[in-house]
Amino acid sequence: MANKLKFERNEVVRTAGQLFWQKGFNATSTRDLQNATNMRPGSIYAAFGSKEGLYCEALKDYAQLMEGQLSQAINEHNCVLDGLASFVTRVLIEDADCAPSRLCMLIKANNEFTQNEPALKVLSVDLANEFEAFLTTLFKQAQHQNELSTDLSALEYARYFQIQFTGLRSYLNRPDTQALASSLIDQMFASLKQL
Amino acid sequence: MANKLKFERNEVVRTAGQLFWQKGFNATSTRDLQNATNMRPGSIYAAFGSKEGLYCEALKDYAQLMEGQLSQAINEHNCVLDGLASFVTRVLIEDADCAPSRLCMLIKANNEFTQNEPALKVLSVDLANEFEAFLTTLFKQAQHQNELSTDLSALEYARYFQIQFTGLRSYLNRPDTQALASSLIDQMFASLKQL
DNA sequence: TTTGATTTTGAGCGATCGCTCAAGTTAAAA
DNA sequence: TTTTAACTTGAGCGATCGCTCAAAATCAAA
Repeated sequence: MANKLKFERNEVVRTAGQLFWQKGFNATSTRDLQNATNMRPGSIYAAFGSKEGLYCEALKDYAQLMEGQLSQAINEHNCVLDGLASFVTRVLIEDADCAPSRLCMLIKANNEFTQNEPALKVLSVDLANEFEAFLTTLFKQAQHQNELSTDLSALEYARYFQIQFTGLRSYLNRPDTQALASSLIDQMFASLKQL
Repeated sequence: MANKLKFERNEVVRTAGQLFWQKGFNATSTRDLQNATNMRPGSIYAAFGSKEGLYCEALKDYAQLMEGQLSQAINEHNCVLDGLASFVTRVLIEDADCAPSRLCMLIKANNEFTQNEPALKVLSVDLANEFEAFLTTLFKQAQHQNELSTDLSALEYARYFQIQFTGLRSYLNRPDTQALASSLIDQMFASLKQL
């Protein structure tokens, strides 16, 4: 009894997420989303409740995807730092051309939202903290495997990694900087190891 | 012959700039600007032409202000690196609480605008490149004074500084991170010196 | 083949957007 | 004092915003 859904929820979330990632939350209109997903407003609102609801789901999907890619990169390498470098290379070189932005969608969210959009601000902060916690476990593992000193805590390494990664992504977001990507990634890991 | 302007142009630009810096271009409405500047739409449009025109002037004002503060910090110290550290400390600690955002307004602009707003994108990129050029002259000076090695070019130092600074500002934009500012700034300059 | 719960559709709502301009106000020049 | 160019005012324009909902379409169960 009933009519079946005519769309694949995950696919819609992914498509909407690409738009949000590229243009930001405010600059993406519901008409943009309707065109990109080929859905009528009624269907979107029945499925996601609001533009904000769809955005939340897209942001969570992005965070999960990134954690998945990072996990995969770690598992494919014997040492943690190689896995991290592989992940960074994938994000900033291999997948860079088909991504909607050089910037991390989570960081873009953190930058865009203020106290005026409390729910979205809190969500983006929570997801960023969750990612930081994941990174911290990885750096703890790196220290156990003697890849890094224990002069700094794993959390301090995780903070430094995020600062470098975020700054690098912001820099590579500028026009005509792609050729610098490889050597700047090398520089990032070299400086990490000497901390 | 005529009526005099009832507002101080620089003051209006500064006030509008604070709003734009905090909320971003898209999320700042012309009504917000009217309230903040206590001007009626007609006066704003007579003076600046458009919301975009006002934003451009505010962004240029911001860039000029930052270059001025950096110049001042450099002049007040014998060595360039001390001047840079003083500037970073001012931005991220001393002036942090009264600033509209921990993020650099130029970087926020770079993050927000896409090819859909070509004029604003180009302006923000140009201003960022101008700032990079200024930093490069400073690092050249630092090398001449034997504060830094010449293994890297001055431009490479400038790039690294921007990456670190941007990443750090993004990190300190997260809630409850202010206590970390001082030691992260130290870490930033320590890693810069051993490049 | 009905029935009926579920989903899709799209016209269009009220709100807000960036912005305009005719009318009013101001003050220097005549 | 009168004139007049410059500036301010604010009602409100057309466009677009996020979103709603009655009607049509759809399909599993009866």
